[in-house]
Amino acid sequence: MNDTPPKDTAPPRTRIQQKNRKAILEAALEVFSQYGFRGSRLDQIAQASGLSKPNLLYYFPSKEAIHSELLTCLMDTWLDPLRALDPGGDPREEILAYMRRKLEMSRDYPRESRLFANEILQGAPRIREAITGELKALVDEKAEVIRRWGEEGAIAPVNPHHLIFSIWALTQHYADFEVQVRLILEGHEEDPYPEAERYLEALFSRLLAPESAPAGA
Amino acid sequence: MNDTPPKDTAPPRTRIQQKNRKAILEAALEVFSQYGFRGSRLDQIAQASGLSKPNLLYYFPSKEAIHSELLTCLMDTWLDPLRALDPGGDPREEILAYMRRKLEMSRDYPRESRLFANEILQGAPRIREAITGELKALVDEKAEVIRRWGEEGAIAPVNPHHLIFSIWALTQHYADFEVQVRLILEGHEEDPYPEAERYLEALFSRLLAPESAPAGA
DNA sequence: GTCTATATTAAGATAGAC
DNA sequence: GTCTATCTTAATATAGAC
Repeated sequence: MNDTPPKDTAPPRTRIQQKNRKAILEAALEVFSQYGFRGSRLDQIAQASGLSKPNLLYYFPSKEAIHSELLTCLMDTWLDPLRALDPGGDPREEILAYMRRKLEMSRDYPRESRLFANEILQGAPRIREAITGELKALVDEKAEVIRRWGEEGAIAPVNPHHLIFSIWALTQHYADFEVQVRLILEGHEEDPYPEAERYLEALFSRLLAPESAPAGA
Repeated sequence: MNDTPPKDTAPPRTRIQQKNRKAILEAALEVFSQYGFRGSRLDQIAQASGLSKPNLLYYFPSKEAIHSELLTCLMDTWLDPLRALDPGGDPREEILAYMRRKLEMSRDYPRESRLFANEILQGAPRIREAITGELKALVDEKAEVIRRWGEEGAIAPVNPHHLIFSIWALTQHYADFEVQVRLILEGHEEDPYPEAERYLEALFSRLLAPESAPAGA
């Protein structure tokens, strides 16, 4: 269970400033995660935060600044689950635990996931550096660990980059496509996550089980 | 290989109308798939299509009309791969073939995938009925087929709805997060799709292999 | 710090000439 | 059918009172 919410960075001065900044960022997350940067209106954020539009711009210099504050905080938190993948731990359990942490992130912070998805869909104009820098470096590092595990026979040999992509895709899907998932599961499951966890555990357990022979091409 | 592009519906009259309507929808797909409905500007679509803004509105009554035309055509095409899943075919091969068709759709029509993703992220305001109607009915129907296959021992028993979600998530990820995938694979793979296909075949082959015991909880 | 009022620009849509 | 010019609304941002 990962209960650490995305962090605030800028240092607020007074109590009331702290409270209002938080309210704005909370409202902005709600709006930006749904409509993306260009599709979001300051009006909506103002209304959602309970503040007036000029008051928003007293706390932040611009719409862009609010968005970029959210993204910066997010990127850091977003990498934590992968950072925690321990090269010294049990290979299969480490990967499953990573998957579980990512699924918990989707369940507990679906808006953050959608904010990220929106940004990528739009071509990642504001986080390109973070992706080619921090994120790529971290992924390459952990991919090498996973590759080694496969080579040593601790897990079945799989393409480590695509393994990581598949964990992202499968877990984030429940946040990003939540509306669709819930509409389709109507009449079957109220909460998708318990079944999702069971299903994904089975999926990755079988994929990584070292005894089973590679089945694909 | 699925070479059928998303279909046009409205009946064009003259050659030039046909050509211009096509150019507009092509440009609109480019723009809407990236920025979503609210984040897209008619100006951009005009520029991308090589027509003037008023001329766009000669062919379509409004921005909304262009978008809704795209979505309507898309929804139909979108369901084809799942429709083709044959209850009478070989279970494991049918599911793998469905996954392959979806992966080809991501590769050949990534913008369509992103248009859909954008719409769902925004809460599916314009395709809610299509989801609760057509799509849900089709998914429930095919899920029942898959459930039966599991019961009969032709494949390992898995939650069929989540199996379908996982095929969507994994294949669409390569289209929706294409920017991220390519940035991260830089220095490893030029084209992600060949490796993606190998990886996903292994993943689903092992998941569905009836001999392997359920490994999860 | 917060508000009302407003400047300024941008965006969707229309009029009317050609 | 296509263009220029324009109307109208809406959105970001600012000024200045309180």
